[in-house]
Parts: sequence; C-alpha cells; structure tokens
Amino acid sequence: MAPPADLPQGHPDNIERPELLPDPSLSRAEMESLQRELAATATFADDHGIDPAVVAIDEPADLTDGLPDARQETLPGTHPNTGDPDAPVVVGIDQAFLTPDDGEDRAVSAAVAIRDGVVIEYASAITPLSIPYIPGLLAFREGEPILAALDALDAEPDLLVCDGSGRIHFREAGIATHVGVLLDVPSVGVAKSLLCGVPDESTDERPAGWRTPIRADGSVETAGSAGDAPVIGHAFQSRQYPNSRRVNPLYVSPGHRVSPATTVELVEALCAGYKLPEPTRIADAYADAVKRDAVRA
DNA sequence: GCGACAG
DNA sequence: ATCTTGTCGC
Repeated sequence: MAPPADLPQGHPDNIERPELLPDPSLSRAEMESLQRELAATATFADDHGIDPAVVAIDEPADLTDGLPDARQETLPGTHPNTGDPDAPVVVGIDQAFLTPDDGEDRAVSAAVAIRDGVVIEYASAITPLSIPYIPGLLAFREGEPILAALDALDAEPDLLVCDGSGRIHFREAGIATHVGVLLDVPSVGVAKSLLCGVPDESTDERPAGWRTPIRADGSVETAGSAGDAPVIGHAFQSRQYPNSRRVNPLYVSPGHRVSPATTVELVEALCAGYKLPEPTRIADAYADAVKRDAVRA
C-alpha cells in the first residue's frame, strides 16, 4: 500500500518500498538477493547538497560529565558552531545490547540529531533481536531496531551516519546503504574494521587526515569483471597520537546518495578530535546511557 | 576443503 | 557487540 502522503520525506513511516525492509524472518538466500536489489537501487554518487564545511563540528562534546543537553535555541556565537537552525540535520546512530538475561536478546538503538554542531534531539528504542550477528547480514539484525529509533525521532535527517559499512560490503549493500535507501535519505557508513575490499596503500601508522581508497576485491560480488576494481570506500585516519600508541583508521563508505570522496570529507568534517565522528561518538554514549537505565529497571 | 568476515 | 582494572605515555 502507498505510504501516507502527509509525512515528510525521510520519515521512517514513509517507506516507499516495504519489500526492501530488513525482515529478519527471511531466508539467508532471500536476504542476499534483497541486498543485490538494494545495491541496484542505491546511488553511490552525490545527490544531497550538503557542504561538508557547513556541517563541520569544531568542538568535541564533553562526555565526562554526562551527555550534552538537547537544545533547539541558537547558542551565542563564540564558536563556529552556534546551532544554526538552517543548517542540515545530521543524525548519528548506534546500538548497545542487552544480554539474553530473560532468554531474549534486545537491542538498544540510539539516534542523536545534530544541527550545526549542537545536539537538538535524542531518541531511542529498545526492541527484540531475532537473529544473531552474521557478517554481511548485519542490517537484518539491527535494521529494524534502528528504524524504530528513527521513528521516535521528530527531527528530519538530512544525513544519516551509521555505525558499520555501506558500500564496503559483499553485495555493496551494508547497513548504511540499507537504511539510506529505505528512507531515501543520504547516508554514510563508518566502520572500525574492514569487512571486505583492499586498501590501495598500507594503513599502518598513518598521520591524522590521511586516507586511501578501498577497492572491491574478489569477495565483492559486483566487482567489475574488468581489471578496474571500483573504489567502494576509504580508510581514513581520523586521529593519531604524536608518539606512542597507534590508532587504527576508520573505514568509511557511501550508504546512499553520497560519493566515496564526499563520504570521507563529511566524516572528516564531523570529527572533532576523537577517533569517531561526533554524531557516532555521542550516539554511542547515549546508547550506553539508555542501556544503563534499562538494566537498572 | 580452507580462509575471511561490519556490530 | 560484550565481559572489565590498571596502566603506559603525552
């Protein structure tokens, strides 16, 4: 049936193609063919109008004393980020999990909406998990929980920042792509480890700001049969310490409506000194907070 | 058959 | 992802 026409584009209730929902009850073969269809529907090119410089976050949130308050009002212009109400809304999404204490696994999905560097809203959802984690099928485990959290969010996302891969995926349809296509909202995937593909250069001990393309390898089905392996994402060194301990790079890839190159630019702009981009970092802390409250109950 | 594998 | 204190280094 057709989605309600009165809902804004990008609203979780306004899913134009319900047949693409990450239904956990599908067979493995059905999940995989659904991903091939998603990849064919996805756009790995810029179609968003978001200038990385406009969504850049200059100051990292101080999470040592709880989460920053959500506020709609503009802040005094003492810093580049003042909470400009006309700036694009970037939504970071992350998850935490409740152990199978009562026999049922449950996911804590957290969404944090940020506008010009200022948190404007938090939304979360606790939902049951029906299937285990299977490399390549993450969206079928966490997709529904994520949609539930986004459903609870009033703000309209202009960009989704998902934890996990987008195009860096066996069928080029990671969780960032799945969610982005379903809602037809620009999205990017930020992963802490590489699922598949190969970096052009070694990623060892690189300085902050460094990046290298990740190209499709034999494990990527859709990799062109030709010798020209497509760039499906980038390894990006978001942070590095002067000496001592080394930090691993981030693996960023397009989810939907964003090119590989712009994906790196956006993630870089959203980083403010820590390894993870602020939307993800704050969503991570928020997910933990929601989990603590749930466990305490 | 072996290896590799986001969260 | 999750189970978890101290500890090395700037």
